Amino acid sequence: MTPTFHDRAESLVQRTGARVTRQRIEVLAILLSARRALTHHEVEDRANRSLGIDRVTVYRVLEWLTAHELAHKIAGEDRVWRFNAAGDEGGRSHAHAHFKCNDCGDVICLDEVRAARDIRLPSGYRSQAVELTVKGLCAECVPARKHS
Amino acid sequence: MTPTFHDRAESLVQRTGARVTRQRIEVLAILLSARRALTHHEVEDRANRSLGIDRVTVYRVLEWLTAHELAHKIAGEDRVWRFNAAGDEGGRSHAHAHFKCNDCGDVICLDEVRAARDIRLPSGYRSQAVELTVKGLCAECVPARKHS
DNA sequence: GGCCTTAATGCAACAGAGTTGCGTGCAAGC
DNA sequence: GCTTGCACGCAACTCTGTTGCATTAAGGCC
Ligand SMILES: [Mn+2]
Ligand SMILES: [Mn+2]
Ligand SMILES: [Zn+2]
Ligand SMILES: [Zn+2]
Repeated sequence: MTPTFHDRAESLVQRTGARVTRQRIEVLAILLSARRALTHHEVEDRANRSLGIDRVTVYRVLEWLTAHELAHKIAGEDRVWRFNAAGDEGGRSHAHAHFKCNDCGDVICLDEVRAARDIRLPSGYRSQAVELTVKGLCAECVPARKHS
Repeated sequence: MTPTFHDRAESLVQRTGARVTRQRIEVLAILLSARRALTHHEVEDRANRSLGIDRVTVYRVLEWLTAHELAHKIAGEDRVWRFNAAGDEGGRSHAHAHFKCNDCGDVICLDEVRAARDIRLPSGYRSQAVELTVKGLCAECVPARKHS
């Protein structure tokens, strides 16, 4: 939400060649400023409170950002999409792994971890992408062990 | 749905020590007879049409089967759970990978494929499970290439 | 077999995430 | 500035799954 994120967002939206709207800039800035993947609800909270952006618009903008590879979305077990601004990898396919905390639900990208691509499939099957998700406890949710 | 599946289902339910109900047997038999993971809707269709089992009961039975490790469930991108009878691996943790067809949505277990467990996480993070999903096209959905 | 206890079922109402339809507004091209 | 059509806002909707509660039936006991 600092000017920096807003400016980066604006230039990224401009680069697509499509319409540069306040809503697209703002939602992308929110994603850029987050260090973890945000649910629609979290984005809406911030976008609606500060700028009155409608929840349906948030859904549509998130989808638009994903389609234009300015963001990517992650399916969770809680049946909620989480969105992350695309990293500096630019538009390249979303090939990295993810971590999801079993306690607080936070999701982060493990940008350096890639899934093996050479997986044996039944005959006739064709692989297009491999998704790897590590589940566990994030640093905040790991119980303290200092005095145990 | 053949007697064999029904009988196997009945003995598996009995083995848990909990109540052996028609609904539990029938739903498990349906899962056992399927070669791919079934959505709640698919199970309900078969269970409701043939035996009039209520949809809420189907939800509860599927959850119960999962809790007792007679089935396991897979989260999909379409916000729909898919259920599979647990393989002969018995109650052992659901450690294998899955394949999901991007075209028809079918999900199958890749029983022999396991995800690497030694993944580097940010400091303080703890891993509890690793999920691996291959996406692509199943044999039925791969476009025919014979005459190309 | 019949009785009792309690877990499981059936039904209706509810909840949350996401979608659709349509009238209005505003970005961008001229 | 004026026009055009994409995007927005709002309301109504769909779909998957959940909860509350009265009723049924599994299984232990005699
Ligand atoms: Mn990611
Ligand atoms: Mn499986
Ligand atoms: Zn956490
Ligand atoms: Zn397929």
